[in-house]
Amino acid sequence: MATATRANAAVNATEVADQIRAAIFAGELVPNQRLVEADLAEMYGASRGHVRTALSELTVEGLVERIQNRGARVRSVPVEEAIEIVEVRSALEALCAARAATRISDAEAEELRQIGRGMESAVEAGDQAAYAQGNTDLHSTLIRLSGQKTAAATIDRLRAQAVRFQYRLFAKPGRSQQSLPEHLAIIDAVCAREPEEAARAMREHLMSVGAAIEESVRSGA
Amino acid sequence: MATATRANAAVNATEVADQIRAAIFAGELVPNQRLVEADLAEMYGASRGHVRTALSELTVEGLVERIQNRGARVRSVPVEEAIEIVEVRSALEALCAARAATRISDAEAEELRQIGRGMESAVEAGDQAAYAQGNTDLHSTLIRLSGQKTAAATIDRLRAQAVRFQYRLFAKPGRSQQSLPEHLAIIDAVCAREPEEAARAMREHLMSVGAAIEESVRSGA
DNA sequence: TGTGACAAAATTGTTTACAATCAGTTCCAT
DNA sequence: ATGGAACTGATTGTAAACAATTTTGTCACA
Repeated sequence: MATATRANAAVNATEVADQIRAAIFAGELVPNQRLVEADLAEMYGASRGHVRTALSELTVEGLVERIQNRGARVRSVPVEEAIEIVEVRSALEALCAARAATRISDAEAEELRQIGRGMESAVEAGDQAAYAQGNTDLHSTLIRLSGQKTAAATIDRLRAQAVRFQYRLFAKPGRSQQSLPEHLAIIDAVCAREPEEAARAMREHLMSVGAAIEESVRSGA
Repeated sequence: MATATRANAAVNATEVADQIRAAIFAGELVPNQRLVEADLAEMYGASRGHVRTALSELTVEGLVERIQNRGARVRSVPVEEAIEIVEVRSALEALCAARAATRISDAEAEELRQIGRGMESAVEAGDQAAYAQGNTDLHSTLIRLSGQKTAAATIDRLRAQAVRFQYRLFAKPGRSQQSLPEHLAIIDAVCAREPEEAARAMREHLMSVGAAIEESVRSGA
């Protein structure tokens, strides 16, 4: 059980929201799970009022679903919506990649290439966790280098909603072999300061992610 | 003064949030204006508790800014952020235009062309309000035709944050003459079922909007 | 065994009262 | 005059009590 200790006790609504968000992100709270106010209050050491407003905020963020007099649940994002999310991320991360390509410094380019080398050796070694970490690093680094805070915030919010599907994907055999060259193409284009090509490579990569999600659902779950 | 009547009295937090959002959108509440909980409560016929949670929700949406113990204000979006917003909208509306081009029916195409004709005659007649309405119709119709609800919701949220700059733009002399051909190009591409070209035309149009905002700030305000 | 009515429990929704904090003002000592 | 300490009014933050609603459990009766 994920009981909160005194150390991470939440005193205000924002902190409660942060903790619940983190729990959903970590998979401790799963889709459709009921979120009983009294339980959350005790779990995070906050008053019920704070829990209530935290749930309101998370509802706006699209992580929680609320029904009048029937309480809150972790929202279950349907596959169709997950694919829409990837499509939107595709457009936004392509924008970020293009901007990164126009602003990147030599030192930052080296940083990117470093991540690329890490992902290559992870695939060689068959280290799935390392590859997943490299993937996260690459995307978040590009977003940071773009300097586009609005896009960054939007992507973050959408990613949080689609966590459930991220996990599934890395478990798929042969997935890293397919996506590695896509990732390297993005890195090459950004480091070569070619915004058009960087955007194209990013779009292509995320379209392949979307297709993989669609397929993994059609077959497996 | 915008005193709410019994007719539009708000009974729960969501309704209060809707009313405040509408007031910000309509310019009745301007950037940096203080939002005193007790005043809002009386104005909308709701309890202070409901106003409080409404303000929390609007803070998550980026429309309101809150400082601990100092209350809430209508958030003032700086120009740099407004330009970021246009950039993100550009990426998303380009996506929507492309999708619309792949899905549009003959009847819907005629609907689009109708909007285009309306905008042409509005420019000829020098009817600024009609042109602004046509602009809104065109963008929202394309978003609807795309069937991309996630993109639609994201664009909506961003647009609400940037209202202040929308108004300024239409007041600019000669602005409609410049943007009319851009709008018509988008319509042509979508009706011709050419997604690539539709996306390109939309990006070009919104880039010109971004440039106009930047310039209008640099010179005027 | 199943079904409906009723009662009890659990949970959410709302209001109110109170505590804490902040901005402005007065007033005193220097 | 000036700087600052203390006071005051306005406003926000918090919690607790109460009301309303839904869900669950029980029991009688067909």
